[in-house]
Amino acid sequence: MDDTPRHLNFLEQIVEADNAALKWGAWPNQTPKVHTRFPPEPNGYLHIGHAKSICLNFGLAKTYAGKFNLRFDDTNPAKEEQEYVDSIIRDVKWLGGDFDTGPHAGGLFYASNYFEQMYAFAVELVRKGLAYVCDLSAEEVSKNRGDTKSPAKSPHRDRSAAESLRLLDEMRHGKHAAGSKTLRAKIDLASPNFVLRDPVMYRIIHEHHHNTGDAWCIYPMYDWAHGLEDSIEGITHSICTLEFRVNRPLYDWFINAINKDRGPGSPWGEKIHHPQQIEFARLNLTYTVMSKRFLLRLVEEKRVKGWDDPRMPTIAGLRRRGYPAHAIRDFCDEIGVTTQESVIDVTRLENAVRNRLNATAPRVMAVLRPLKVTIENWPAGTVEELDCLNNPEDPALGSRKVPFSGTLFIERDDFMETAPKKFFRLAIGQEVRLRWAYFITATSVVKDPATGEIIEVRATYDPATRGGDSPDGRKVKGTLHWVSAPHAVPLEVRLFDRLFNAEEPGARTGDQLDDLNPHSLEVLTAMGERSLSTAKVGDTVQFERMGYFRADEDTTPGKPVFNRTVTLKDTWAKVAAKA
RNA sequence: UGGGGUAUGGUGUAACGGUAGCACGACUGACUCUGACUCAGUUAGUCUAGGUUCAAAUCCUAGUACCCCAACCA
Repeated sequence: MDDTPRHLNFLEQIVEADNAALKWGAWPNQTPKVHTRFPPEPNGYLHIGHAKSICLNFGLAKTYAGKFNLRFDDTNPAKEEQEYVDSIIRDVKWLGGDFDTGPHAGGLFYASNYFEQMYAFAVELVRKGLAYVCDLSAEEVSKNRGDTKSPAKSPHRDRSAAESLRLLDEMRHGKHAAGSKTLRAKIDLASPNFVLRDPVMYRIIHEHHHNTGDAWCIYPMYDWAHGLEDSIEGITHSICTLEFRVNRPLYDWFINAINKDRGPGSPWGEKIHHPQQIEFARLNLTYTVMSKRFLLRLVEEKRVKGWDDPRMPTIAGLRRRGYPAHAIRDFCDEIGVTTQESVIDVTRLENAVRNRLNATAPRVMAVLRPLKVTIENWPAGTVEELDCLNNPEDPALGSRKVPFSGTLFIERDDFMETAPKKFFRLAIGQEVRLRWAYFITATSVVKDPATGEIIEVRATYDPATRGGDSPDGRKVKGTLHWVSAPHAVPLEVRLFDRLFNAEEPGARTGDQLDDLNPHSLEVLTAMGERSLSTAKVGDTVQFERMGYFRADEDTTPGKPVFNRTVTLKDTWAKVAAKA
């Protein structure tokens, strides 16, 4: 029995209160209605910040037996593209935001499919005297915006409804140049909240739209469109980020304006649904830039290899790097949701990835920076097939045969001629275990006469320790991973460091690019165990002691390419750094 | 400066006038055929100053700090 009180976040508290009051009515099966949505603009790829929103919105639908929509807020053809639509659908599905399958599927929608309805609402507002066509240019509007002391000026706001209607019709039918006219809401030119100083509802944009083609040349602004989209879809809780707090009065004003004089028997029709906008704090991560605009810049200036570069904080990038969707969901659960801005340490994300992968990833051996080891007393020409567990965390996953011979590779970092205190790895005279194999003791080294670099270690093995245990109960402090040289599979391995050197990129100079880490990518040729020769794109494994890796899309038959998803925690690195 | 927000250990998050709790990190130690995992323990917090109250993170007053708005972006 679990009697620990479950802490509801503030959104869940709101939903539960609403449900208790049946504020939004009920589904046909009597459960209180909860209907959320994720409303991206298709002007870039989704990133980890969007994942928080997706988890939040889908999570609410899931825990309260509601529905979840994916809706493209595609109201600006100048910035939006079909490629982004496609990528967003892929990413949302991958994250588990089941908008079109399963019990919480609300559906896939496009704001642009509501343009005709929105236009009708706009005409209604003009007729009601609540909107008018304005001839001011963007620059003039800005100049006439007023300030904290003085109200805005808008010379055309008293234009007759009939004239506005005529002009609006002309705007719609392409009679006017881009930017020459707008439709504005007649609200309050003196409002201390500038958002309410007669905001623009429609602007003229003569551009091709990815969904509506050339059907329209006027496009609705966010504030005008968004509440209508939510209303049309029957959204109950319209969840957005904190910066929209000041827009909320406008969100409500537009819906109330439409509902003015509506009701039973009204010529305008019935009242439309009025969802509730709720704001939460967006995700910020250390060492990470989340703005779509900046990520686009990284792509366009080729600072990274694309939106799905494994160093990018995009969902596509994280997926390619090897972050499991489940780990991203775990992370979103762990960080919670509030109305206070915060910056989450990226290591939290990395830890969620480690936790998930530790439980699921098969173990294999690969040597990233090979150092040759010759076993002096190994019977020449002999090869043994040794049993290695695929995942000691889960013995049910079985074992595999790994070849062992007299010539091996070990990690360069796993050998020192003379071991300092606490160095439990291989050194002259020091015995270690080769994982699943034998105990070996280093006897001497071979150095490059020119550079002095160690190019080979010579060692002896104890035949009695086959499998990795000594019958006399002898203990060793260290266990090393290894690969038999004649059987080794060359691997291209891509190691990633953070994309930015600064915890808050751009804080010093104002330009995030100034904190770009020039060494964020390191490519190595590693040596993998035989089983890696058949690696397939998407395979996720742990290279024992070296971290979690995923076979990249660039993998071709016989030429595996692995991305390091994340390292293992490395206590030794800390100890060594201190010394 | 006008308007709108937010302040709890290093980080994140609970408390809804009644014992400041949890998670992550860090640090100790145990265990270990991955210096991983796991386990045990330690660490450290209510922005400031007043006030109300038997009792304040919570209510009141005055400050302070930070964020958002003043695009025909969303």
